[in-house]
Amino acid sequence: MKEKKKASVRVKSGQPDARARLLQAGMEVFGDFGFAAVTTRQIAAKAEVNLASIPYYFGTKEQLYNECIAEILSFANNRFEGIRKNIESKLAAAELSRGEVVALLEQFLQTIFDIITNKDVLPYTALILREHINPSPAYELLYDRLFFPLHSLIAALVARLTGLEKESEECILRAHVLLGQIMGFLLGRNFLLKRLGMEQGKNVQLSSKEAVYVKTIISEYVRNIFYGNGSED
Amino acid sequence: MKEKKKASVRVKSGQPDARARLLQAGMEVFGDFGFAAVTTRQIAAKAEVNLASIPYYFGTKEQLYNECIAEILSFANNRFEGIRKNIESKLAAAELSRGEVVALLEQFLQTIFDIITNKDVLPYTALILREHINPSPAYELLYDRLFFPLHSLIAALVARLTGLEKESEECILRAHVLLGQIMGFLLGRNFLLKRLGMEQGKNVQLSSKEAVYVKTIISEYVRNIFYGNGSED
DNA sequence: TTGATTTATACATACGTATGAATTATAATG
DNA sequence: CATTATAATTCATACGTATGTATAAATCAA
Repeated sequence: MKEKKKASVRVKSGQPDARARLLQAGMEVFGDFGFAAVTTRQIAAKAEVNLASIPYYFGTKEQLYNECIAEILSFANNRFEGIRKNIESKLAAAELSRGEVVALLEQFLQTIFDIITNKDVLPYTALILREHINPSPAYELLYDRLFFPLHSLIAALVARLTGLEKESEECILRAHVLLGQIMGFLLGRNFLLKRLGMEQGKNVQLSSKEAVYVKTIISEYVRNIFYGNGSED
Repeated sequence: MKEKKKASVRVKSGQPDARARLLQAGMEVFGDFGFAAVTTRQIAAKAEVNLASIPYYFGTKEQLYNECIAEILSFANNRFEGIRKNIESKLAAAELSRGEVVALLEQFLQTIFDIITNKDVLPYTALILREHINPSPAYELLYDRLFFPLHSLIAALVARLTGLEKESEECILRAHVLLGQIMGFLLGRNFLLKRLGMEQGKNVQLSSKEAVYVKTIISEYVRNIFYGNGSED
């Protein structure tokens, strides 16, 4: 009856299947308008599936939302996995010079910048921004599996550079200020496009020239902050 | 008939009048849940006025929303007016040392931090964050009268410190990175409270000890970025 | 032919807004 | 100061539409 089964490896010819289409459409419109503002009919129309496919595959609108969050988590973890493991392993292996740790921090922040400003992650980031302002029950998951791990890895780098305890208040706050330098490009995306006189919209992103600017600026700032502006690495 | 008149200086005894109550309630729930997610019945209930007072005083839900934005702009401009005029006048008067400009920048960022992290501006900031993610027609107003003036004042200070053209791309991006250090405390408010093990909620804000930490960190970072960490002002 | 999926349609509820009567406050009059 | 007239505000209720979800028939693939 109501119970949706996962189907016996049935692959729709040509088009992605209804379930995946609903997930994709859901992420985009939930990000654009927020959970409550989105109607099930709107999602179904965007996914080009019948309205009843939502109860069929997901049960309720809320369960569809939760699946969207799970999808985002999986996507984000794929993107961040490489850099995170790289930094964690280097931190675990002893004996890094101050300059090496600073370089790791630079590299991490630059990578985060690249990931979050890529235009194909826009539907995901909008949802994530919304969860920050107005957390749903799914927020816990995002916190545990995405926000906390990234934030605490920055804190670990800051701890190495300052001698602070990794989970101390001051270390967390210092990490937060650093991460803010990047997150301003997530939250302030529309603003910045307007400020730079660029067309706004979902298929726009900073040009590669500007992206290089920003990453250079961030590296410079990080080096000055932790290394003194008298020395280059 | 439908035309609402502003009433001849009629003051309701005790309670603020219905119009002001609706504005206040509207700002809070629009901030909490977003325009579309909020129902007129919810606003009326929170304001403790009759549902029909919304069409009576504002016409439509959207016009009520626009008035809320106008209220926020007025509030924000009051709060920022002092520091902005102060900095503008000092910049206009010639001959500032590098240290003096850095000090102005520190002071400005610290003041913005104080304003946006004060818990009594929470209903306003939530709405502002939403407008960044999902701009309404009212966004133009916010941009022109609030976001742009603040951003461009930071850019002006950066221009003084770097020799860059005030409205050059690089100067704007440098200003944006600096402002991001602060905006992370707006967007990341819930996250940070959780990260620090604090109770989350609307009546919570960073303790004054933590606020002092952050402002110290920001000043230190700004000095290092622009001044070299070998010198104190 | 069997089970999975898609479809059209239906349902109860909640929405934004409208309406006109009831109530209150202000101003005018005696 | 009391009384009335008038405008401003509040109220309960109603209307058409849109919502999330349910249902059962129709269609499709194995």
